[in-house]
Amino acid sequence: MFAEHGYEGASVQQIAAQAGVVASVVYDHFGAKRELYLELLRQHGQALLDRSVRPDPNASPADLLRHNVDAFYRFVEADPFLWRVVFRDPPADPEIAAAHREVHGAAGEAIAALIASVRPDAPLVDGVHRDHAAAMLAEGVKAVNNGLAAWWFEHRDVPREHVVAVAETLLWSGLRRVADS
Amino acid sequence: MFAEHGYEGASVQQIAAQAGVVASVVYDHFGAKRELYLELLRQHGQALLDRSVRPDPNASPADLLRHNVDAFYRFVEADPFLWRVVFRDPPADPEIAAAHREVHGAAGEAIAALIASVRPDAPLVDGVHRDHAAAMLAEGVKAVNNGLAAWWFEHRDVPREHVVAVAETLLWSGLRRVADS
DNA sequence: CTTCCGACCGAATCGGGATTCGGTAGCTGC
DNA sequence: GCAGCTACCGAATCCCGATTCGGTCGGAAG
Repeated sequence: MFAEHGYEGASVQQIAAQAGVVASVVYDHFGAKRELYLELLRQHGQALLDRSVRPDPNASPADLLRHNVDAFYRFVEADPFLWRVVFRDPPADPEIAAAHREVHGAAGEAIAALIASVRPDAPLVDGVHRDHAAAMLAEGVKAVNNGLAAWWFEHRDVPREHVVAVAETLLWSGLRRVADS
Repeated sequence: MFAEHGYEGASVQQIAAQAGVVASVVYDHFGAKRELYLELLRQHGQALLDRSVRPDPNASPADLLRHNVDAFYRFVEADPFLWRVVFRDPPADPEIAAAHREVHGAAGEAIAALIASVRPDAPLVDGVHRDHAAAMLAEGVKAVNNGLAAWWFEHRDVPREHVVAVAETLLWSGLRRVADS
């Protein structure tokens, strides 16, 4: 429900109905709608991070990317709603916004660390502060994966391998590879 | 208001207050909250598309990307809220969701056409249906730009040039360039 | 058999947000 | 000075969604 309609868009009644019970039952298990949402956000965020951002000191950068991208889309395929909850725009509620920042901050840092570890010495992007570059690249990776996952969600008939292939090509080689004859 | 708090998160009262008037005045100018939002979404979506997706038959692919990426971030810098409205997750309301799909569909197709025009003959990504590849690459470009814009929004002190540099590097050359010594 | 507990339900409360409507002040053109 | 339009306001309505509470039922434990 949250994945599909967002926090404000999903009413407690709908959520309860989906579970085959009545709204007040939700309050026998969770203090408030917010608690329920926070629980889901944290759990799913952690699961997503655990399964799709794994460092591997022995792998080449290319393999590292390949494995992590592949893992991400397997995860999305296994349960699209789970991913959607984590990547939705957060509601205005300050507490939820904070939790959202925390989850995404952790993911961003993990990815940034992975990227930065590949070249511990040289600048990542000419003229850009190293930490900023790492953070932005991580953000870009997250964004591409989220964007393609969203596209895939609307085109379920496309096999995972194709989505993974495009994600890898774009992230690893960029559009240059596409443009070159 | 919509940019900051989302459709459901921004109350008509808040919107009116921001304009220095009272809620009912909004209804003297717009039939409903939805109408106001649709107006903004369409206008801003169009403006964003017009200014940051320009084909140029004489430019090289690299220049094409550079120009369009640069234009996008200039646009975002000029008015961050405008971009945010367009890229926010749409609310549950079916009519708004449809308008949202329309705006993003048009942008996606324009970008996809730009990408596809570079190599009218060969496949874009091995083993992936051409149209799907173009659509996904376009989605990826949009996603990267949106993701970096969002990051930038939280780090206003970083100069536009740096963000543009990272966006260009990632989109054009991919992480391979970053990883290579 | 009785007690206790956990899951469930229905009705009621409560507040906030969208929307409506009748009314007012100022400016425009005559 | 007056009719008419425009932008504005305040109060009232209406509805829906979150949350509360007291009560029922079936099974587990003694």
